[in-house]
Amino acid sequence: MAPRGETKERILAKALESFSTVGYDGTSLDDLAESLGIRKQTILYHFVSKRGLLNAVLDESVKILTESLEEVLASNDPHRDRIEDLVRSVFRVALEQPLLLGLLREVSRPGSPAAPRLKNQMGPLMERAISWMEGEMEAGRMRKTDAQLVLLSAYSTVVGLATEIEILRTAGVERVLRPSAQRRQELLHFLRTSLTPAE
Amino acid sequence: MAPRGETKERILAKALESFSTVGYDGTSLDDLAESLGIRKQTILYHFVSKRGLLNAVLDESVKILTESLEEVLASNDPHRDRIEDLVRSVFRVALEQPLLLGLLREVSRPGSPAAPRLKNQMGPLMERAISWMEGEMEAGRMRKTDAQLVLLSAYSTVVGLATEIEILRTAGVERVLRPSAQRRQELLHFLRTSLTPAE
DNA sequence: ACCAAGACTTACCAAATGGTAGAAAAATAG
DNA sequence: CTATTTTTCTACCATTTGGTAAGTCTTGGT
Repeated sequence: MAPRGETKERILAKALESFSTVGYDGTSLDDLAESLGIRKQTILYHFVSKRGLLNAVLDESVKILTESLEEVLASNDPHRDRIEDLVRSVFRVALEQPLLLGLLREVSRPGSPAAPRLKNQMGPLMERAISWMEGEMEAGRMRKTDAQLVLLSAYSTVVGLATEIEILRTAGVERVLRPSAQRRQELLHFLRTSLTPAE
Repeated sequence: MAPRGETKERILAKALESFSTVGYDGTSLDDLAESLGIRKQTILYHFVSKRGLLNAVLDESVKILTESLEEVLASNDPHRDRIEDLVRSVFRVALEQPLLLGLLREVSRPGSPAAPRLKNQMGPLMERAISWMEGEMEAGRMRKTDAQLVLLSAYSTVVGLATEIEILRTAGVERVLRPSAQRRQELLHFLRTSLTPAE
């Protein structure tokens, strides 16, 4: 029927949607298959198990996020504000694909079956960001604080934003751009005040 | 056996724990009963259905939260900073009973079966807070912004904090007091800058 | 002592769940 | 066209799930 890996990607997309809204346990393979006009066993064929499907969806999502961050981290332009670029980059993803951060929210919950995997996936990126921040602190361009804490705080704010977007959308609110812009300002402000060296 | 409503409250406590960690769908009545040394039908006897149990847990949690907020909103002492009191109050709850906000996070997810109920429960409190803020705006003591948005933003920050506490605890991190204090400062700062009238 | 109401249990069930085994179809290679 | 591999489907299955029916046991009132 479908000659290329089209089916696999369709499954991934719908799975992301389902996982990030009704959650992992709330997602039934039968329902998922039915909504795709496909038999459940087709899903199992491509992803072996439900957990395998979750892992695949998670890997893909983390990859997209990672790429969008790596891109910014890699640039060495001293004229650009690296932090602002990072924040803008993440917010762009959050606006374009809120489901993606919805999945993160779902998966980062304590007790989630994929929590350890997420930790492994995000580990390298986190460490890289942390070591970069610590370098900046050493050089005196950044106030000395707990880098991991700042990261964690920023992370939860962004995920919170994404969740808000979801909620607002389901509540029928159309204008989500202004709130998100305001939220971004808030995050930027927090990062600035907590990162710039004390005068 | 247990003459007073002791069993009922034990069920509520364990249910709150389970719902706020593994989620509604991830909670099995059988497991819940077993962890209480009780038969599943005892739970059904007290709460009719699983949904009924969720509603009961939610009602109790919202009640606790509401009381702790009403207490602050009711006071009319002009010498006290109302906003700071509110923030402190919520953070105290978040620290003492993180599971409570964990439940909120679980339930406020789009697609949650109890989302509309939560909306109804929190509705009056929200409206009260909003009308108070709008009154302050009229009087010029507060910058004119979207009150609902500010509330939503603060809410998600607090819930984010509670989740962090949970995550940090499961990750074995012991010192959660310092991070939360820092987070509270951040929230306060945000509220101040976004609420004080423009100079 | 008796009875009614409350509290908790055993017995059971229909539906849904994730998963296995293997056939049928479709695509691809020779 | 045929052989092979990839993809999808039909047929089942064991377990778990929330829930019903009806019993037992306890407690308190009269």
